[in-house]
Amino acid sequence: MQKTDSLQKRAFPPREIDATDRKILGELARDASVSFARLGEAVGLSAPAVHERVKRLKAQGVIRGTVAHLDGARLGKPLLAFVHVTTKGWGKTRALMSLADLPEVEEIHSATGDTCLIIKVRVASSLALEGLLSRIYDLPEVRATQTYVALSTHLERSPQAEVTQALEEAETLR
Amino acid sequence: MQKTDSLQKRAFPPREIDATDRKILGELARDASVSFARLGEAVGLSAPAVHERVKRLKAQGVIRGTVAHLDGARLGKPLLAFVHVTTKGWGKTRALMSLADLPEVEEIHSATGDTCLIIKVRVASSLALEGLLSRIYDLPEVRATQTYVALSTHLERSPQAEVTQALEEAETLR
DNA sequence: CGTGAAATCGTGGGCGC
DNA sequence: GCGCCCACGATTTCACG
Repeated sequence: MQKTDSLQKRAFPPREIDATDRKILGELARDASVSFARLGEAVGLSAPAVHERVKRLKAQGVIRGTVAHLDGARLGKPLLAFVHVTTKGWGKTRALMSLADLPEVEEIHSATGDTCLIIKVRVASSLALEGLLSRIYDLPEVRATQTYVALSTHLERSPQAEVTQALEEAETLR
Repeated sequence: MQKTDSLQKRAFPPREIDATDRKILGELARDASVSFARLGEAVGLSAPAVHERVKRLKAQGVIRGTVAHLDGARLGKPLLAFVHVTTKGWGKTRALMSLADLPEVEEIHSATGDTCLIIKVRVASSLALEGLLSRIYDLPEVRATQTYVALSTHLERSPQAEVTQALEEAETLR
């Protein structure tokens, strides 16, 4: 890790994400409204020091932004569903991507398996879900869809900073 | 809706979420790091006024919290997958819910369809994914799983405040 | 990375509509 | 009831050692 040359000569040096960074990220992923002072004493640093790290992590793109986590049900969208879309040919067309313009659509992933696209949607009612599905079906490249309605949500959070090391090990004895 | 009596006599009155609230929520869902002053001029209100509304929305639970949105790939977890779990009997057992302790697990939903549980996971490698699946299979109530690996993500955001009214209407002519 | 200072912001009370 | 003005305390954020 001595060679800081070559690529990645952006505004910030190619510094590694160390344990302190991960602790900071862990806190911010759960609650980004803490002050830098409190964050500092949580990780054993002064406020300006954490501030500089956070600024660097933002510039590096590790922190993509800080957002308010809203409650879909209380906003009038109590129905959460995952829609699997099977397309003709390769499904990554502009028309399908334009579904992102709808505020009901929260995620769009290209996926393996017999489905090409996985879309996470949150809507006001089963009627609204039907309306959304009809829009999807209107697209010419859509061959079929399969919808899984979430009956209850037990966990829903943003990406966590921690990694479970044990998952990478000792898979040989199954 | 004149009757403000009975239950819901919490610290905050059962005020409706009006258009201004939705504008505020829309801003905060995209970027919660704006100052109240800027938020105020975005929605045509003074800083203390927005502050009070935000306080109310938090107390009502509409704003569940403000969190940092981290980039999974840059954190060493480039592999996103959805695992559908079919269980014996009703799958909502304590053992399955304890998967929430793993930082790799981001969402757990009970779902309709031929699957009982939908789990969203983000892991470091295919080996780690295998390790996670093996943990799931170790649970006695698990009958089968089906995994969809996300090849690329085109959209991933938190619940939005806006609602598309058109989705609720005129579904009769299909 | 810590210290100190300056600018900005959050936040409660009081008034007016 | 609801929002604006004002003021104080806390926080962010900069320059320096």
